[in-house]
Amino acid sequence: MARARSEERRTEILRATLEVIAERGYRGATLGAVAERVGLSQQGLLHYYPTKEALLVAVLEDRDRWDTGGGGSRGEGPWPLELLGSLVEYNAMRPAIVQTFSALLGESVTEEHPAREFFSLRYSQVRADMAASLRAEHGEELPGGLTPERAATLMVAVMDGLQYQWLLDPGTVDMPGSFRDFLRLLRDRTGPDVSGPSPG
Amino acid sequence: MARARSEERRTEILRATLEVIAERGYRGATLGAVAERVGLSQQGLLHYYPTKEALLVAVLEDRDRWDTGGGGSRGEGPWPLELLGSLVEYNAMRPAIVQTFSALLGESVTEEHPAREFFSLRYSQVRADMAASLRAEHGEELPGGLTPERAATLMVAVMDGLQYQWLLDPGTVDMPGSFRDFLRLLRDRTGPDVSGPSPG
DNA sequence: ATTATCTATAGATCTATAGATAATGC
DNA sequence: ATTATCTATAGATCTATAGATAATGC
Repeated sequence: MARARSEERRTEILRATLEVIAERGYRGATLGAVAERVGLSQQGLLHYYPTKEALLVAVLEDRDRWDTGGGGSRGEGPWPLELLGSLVEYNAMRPAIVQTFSALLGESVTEEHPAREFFSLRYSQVRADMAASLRAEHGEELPGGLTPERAATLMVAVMDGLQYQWLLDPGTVDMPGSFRDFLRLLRDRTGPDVSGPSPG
Repeated sequence: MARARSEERRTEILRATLEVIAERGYRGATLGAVAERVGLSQQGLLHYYPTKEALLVAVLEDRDRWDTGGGGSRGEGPWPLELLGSLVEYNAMRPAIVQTFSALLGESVTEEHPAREFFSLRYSQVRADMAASLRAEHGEELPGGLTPERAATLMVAVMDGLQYQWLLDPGTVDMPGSFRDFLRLLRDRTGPDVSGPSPG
């Protein structure tokens, strides 16, 4: 049971870390703030994760385990695009998680940031997964003459970019609706739908 | 001439601040690092901008003055989309600037960040500008049945999202090429270009 | 007078180490 | 023995204030 309780503690700690990073980013996060949230002293926290960076790494690994990054790589074939739309919808209900990752992504482009390699690797993977999804449903040629790979880069960009706009202005930006707009753009081969106004 | 030299100093300081933020983000930036770059003591720097936050605000205001954010609002009508493509190309030659703004955008979604309102306002403006550009060139209906406003949200998302992917992996991600892919997607009304392989 | 800089320094934090104490599990 | 926590604290930073000194512009 000691082991079990220790695992619980670690889970609590990672959840608290996620929250604090959402609020302050990694550089702005302090061990003290995380410790306070789980009812430990700052030094007590360091018993579980010996450095601040170890804590971040643990958060990222943990996420990687649950969150496949919106892509496939589960050995079950590519995700259906429709499911990606649902994933974005789901994310819209978890602003704290989205905020954590958006804050980390932003920081990660700065020098010597401990999450940089994580994101760099993850994006290669996610682009490949998205390309597989697009290929499975649209074949080799997409509107605009795009290949699945090129469309995948755009799709990832849309997902990330929408998150920032949505976090900054949740009342104005409809993140899941916008993402579905993009999927429609990739599906469309006929130009605008000109179904007239429905009278009645 | 004193006034002139003072202006020069301020310009130098803002440039140095931009660099330091690119490297460390705002929270990670220190007055000492900025001061060192312009050959002043940290306290000497505070003579020009009395607090760290004032320095950030000055950087943002300065950017706002030169960079219209890729949009119009210059009283000269909307930007042609083709010119936006060129802007992205230009940005690809200024990784430091892109990195500064990407780092700030990421941080800005965290609590009490002094750039948050700036970005929030700026994005409303940029979306409106983009919508005007799209409307001018494509009219009311775009592929997928999108309105110019909905397409504008996607366009902004693509620009931001591509910046992160490009900063993390400049050798793999062709930012300007990808952005032009997106423009093609918005232009396309006919499905994929199926010009066969050119033999020879 | 005003502007430009500097040195000294107060006051706050922050991370991480050292070492003690209590509880748990063989 | 190992695990879980705590107190004390070293050592680094960081921002911002106070106050001095020198140079510049009426």
